[in-house]
Amino acid sequence: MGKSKESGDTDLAQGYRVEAQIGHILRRAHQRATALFQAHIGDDNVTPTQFAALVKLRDEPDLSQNHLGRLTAMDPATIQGVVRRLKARGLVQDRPDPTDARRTLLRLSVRGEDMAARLVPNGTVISDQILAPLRPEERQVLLDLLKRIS
Amino acid sequence: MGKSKESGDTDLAQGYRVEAQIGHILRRAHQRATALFQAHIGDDNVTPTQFAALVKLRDEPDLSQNHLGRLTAMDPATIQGVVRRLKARGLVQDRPDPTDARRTLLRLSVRGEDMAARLVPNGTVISDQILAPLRPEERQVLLDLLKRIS
DNA sequence: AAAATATTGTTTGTATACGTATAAAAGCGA
DNA sequence: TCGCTTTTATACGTATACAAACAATATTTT
Repeated sequence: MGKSKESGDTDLAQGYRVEAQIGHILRRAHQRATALFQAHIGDDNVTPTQFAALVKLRDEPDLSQNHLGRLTAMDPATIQGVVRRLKARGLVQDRPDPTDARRTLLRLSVRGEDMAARLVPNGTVISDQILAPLRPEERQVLLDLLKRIS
Repeated sequence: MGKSKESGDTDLAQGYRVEAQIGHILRRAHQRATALFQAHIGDDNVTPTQFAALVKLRDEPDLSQNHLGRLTAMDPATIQGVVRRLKARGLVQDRPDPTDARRTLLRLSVRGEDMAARLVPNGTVISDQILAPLRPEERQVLLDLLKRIS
């Protein structure tokens, strides 16, 4: 009986510790990833989600807003805000879809193309920095496991 | 020349694909974790960060606000909002620190203790659900790798 | 084919989290 | 005392998700 009281951490270690939960650790890893992104992307006003939208539109022009959201894992309300800010900065252009009056087709402006071309190399560096604490084999294992719980 | 155009994905596969970047995958994994949390925590008004603060205060009463933030990985501005909402709902009480007039000491109210006791079992279930796609050995590997990049 | 119903695309409102920057108050060390 | 740090609060911009609303399209029913 006295035994469980003697060893400091024992009681807590047997209970629920927030720091050991996968949700909490995912949140911290995501925090570090976004901090590295902001520090090294090379443009103070581009966020991770905005960057994802830019790169995706570079690869696939003339996506509708919701379609772009699905491809970048953002729900309609979220992608709406991201696209609105990109349009406000002149990085994205929109025009009506001639075949569906509900849709707006999006593509990069020339400025958007330039921005994407300038920032993508930094994106590669950032991914390396996020994974820097791991060995190459471990990096691949982590990516695979994360994809499976996503 | 034609060769590189024939195989569909080839050009993109050699370039920068957002979906393959660790930052983007972390964001999606975190999204799924928070969705599972919200669906199964058992109280529509408790968020992951609020839950973390509740559990930490349950284990360590009389923390200052910033100290609680450091223990739960929230910066001063973020923990301030979390604590403000928990106080507004009567889950957390505060009193001046007798030894340092800058600080406010926080602890759970009786309602907060009840809430924590009621929700913690759900937290365990949620962690299991997040990791459900993985085998037990893989879960431990993922946790270890994530901690190292956090 | 026309009418009724269901789905999809987009916008808006609400609440929360997050980080930066700023400010005020209190503590602390030189 | 002066200067630096710490604690807390506030304002701002962005991301996130849900819900509600509306328009347009698609499907089903009669």
